[in-house]
Amino acid sequence: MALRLYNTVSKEKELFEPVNPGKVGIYVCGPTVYKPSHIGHAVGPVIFDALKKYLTFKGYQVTLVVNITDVDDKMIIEAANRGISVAELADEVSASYFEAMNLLGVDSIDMFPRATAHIEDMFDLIRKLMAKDAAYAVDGDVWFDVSKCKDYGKLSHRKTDDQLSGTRKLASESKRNPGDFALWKKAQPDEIGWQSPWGYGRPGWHIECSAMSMKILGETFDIHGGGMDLVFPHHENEIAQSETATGCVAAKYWMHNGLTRVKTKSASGEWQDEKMSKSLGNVKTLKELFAEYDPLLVRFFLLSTHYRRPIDFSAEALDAVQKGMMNLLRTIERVGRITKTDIFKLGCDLSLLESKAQDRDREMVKEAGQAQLRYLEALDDDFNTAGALAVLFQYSTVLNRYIDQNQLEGSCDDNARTVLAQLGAMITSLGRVIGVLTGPLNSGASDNDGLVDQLMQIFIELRAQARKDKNWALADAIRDKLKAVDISIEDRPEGAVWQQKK
RNA sequence: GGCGGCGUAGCCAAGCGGCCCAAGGCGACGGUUUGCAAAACCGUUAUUCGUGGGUUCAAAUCCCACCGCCGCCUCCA
Repeated sequence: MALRLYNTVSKEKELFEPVNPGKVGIYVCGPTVYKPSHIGHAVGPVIFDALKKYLTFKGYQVTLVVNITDVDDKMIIEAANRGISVAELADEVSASYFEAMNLLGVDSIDMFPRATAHIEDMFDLIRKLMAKDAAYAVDGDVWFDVSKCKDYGKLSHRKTDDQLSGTRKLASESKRNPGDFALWKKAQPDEIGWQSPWGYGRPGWHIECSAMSMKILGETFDIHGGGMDLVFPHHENEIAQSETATGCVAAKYWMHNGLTRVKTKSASGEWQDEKMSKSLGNVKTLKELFAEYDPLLVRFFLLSTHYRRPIDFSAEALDAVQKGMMNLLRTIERVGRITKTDIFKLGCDLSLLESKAQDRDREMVKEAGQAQLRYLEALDDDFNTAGALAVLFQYSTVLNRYIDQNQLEGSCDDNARTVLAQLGAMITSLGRVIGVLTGPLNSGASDNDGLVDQLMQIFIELRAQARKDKNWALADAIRDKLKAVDISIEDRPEGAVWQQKK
């Protein structure tokens, strides 16, 4: 099976072949840490974390790097507004970013390099460009000369002429070409900055990514990712800098994820979230979102749409996906209950399954094999996680039917139990490939002292007694009243189970 | 103005030349099950893919036009 990925440069799905056999380097543009992370910041990390997990599953040794921009104009303004230093602001915001990533199950990022820790590397890169006359200093600023990059525009597919006509600003006096961009920007002595060969200042936005990706992953690495909004100018400029300096292709595959549609930029430059405010109240930061929806559900939600498509966050969509995901988890838990096994931790071994299968299991085992095949095929096709998850839903239905038809709920012998556990593990082991369905959702029983747990035990016992006495009115009243406070009770063969809606 | 993306059932969403009288999820409606529910299972829910043309033996998938959303055009993932 061969993975094909859509490359923004060629606008086609290309066969994935790493630069170095067996190894993959991925660089993704991370956040500027000036304000709490919003939903959009979750998309890239979740997708590329899932992609790394998939590539790892396929046997590659993957290095995933996500940069942190910790110095730029917005940071300076925000820090000044709050009366703290830029570094303090960066520490604070990045800490909450890391926490959010963790909750989202994004645990495979190997490095979060910070721009301010790589100033020297940027100097080196700028020097290289200057030596090739592709960079020039004017009065403390250093510019990149886009005319020195012959295929400038190959990523965004813009022609230089287009940019000229689109450039509103008059060609700056100090620039050679209107399209030239800053590698180094002069700063005032009282502003944050570094002493450079060209004077006191701070780096331009694009240079950090070129310098860090090159330093960490090499002059040519495999995948460069980021949001579609970064295609131009950021990634185009990154290519110009890196490739002009090294003469090598910077990244073999450029992958861009779709943007979330919850935020819009108003004329005054402020972030607004029209759709969000309409549907989800005023949720906008990840922290606020997580208060309403389990982060692992958000992860599932993000992966239930193809990564190149824009995603609309809405309560309706999130709720629908939540129900679907709960149903899958319920199947997993059901199998776990019958087999008395933690299916979440189990891996599916098809050959073991084959060897233990009885005649009546043959068809089901075949289904499992096909599900695995179709799931992986979907992922191989430009990482179609949405298509892959659909396979899980189909398989879940087939598995439930198998359990019902063979009446495994009540009794089953050791062999049948092993087979069923393995069949169930097919769901979890496939889910694990992209870091999904890794465990039960946080049911809300997270109150620190477990008081709710204890109280619920009492309610359930009382209700069980009422039902035993056929006191349906009381039993139903307990259920209805709990429902009113968002706690639902399900009567299962082996006893009642409760769940709190988050 | 320039460049690019998108428009598939009530909602979300795969598919991107024949396997499509279009996957999957949510919802809805019947049925099995249940004390009643929930969950699970069975069945129904787009002969049609924004609109109009065209190419082709064959189009949701390619081309053109139009309509509607959206992104980028110097620092937003």
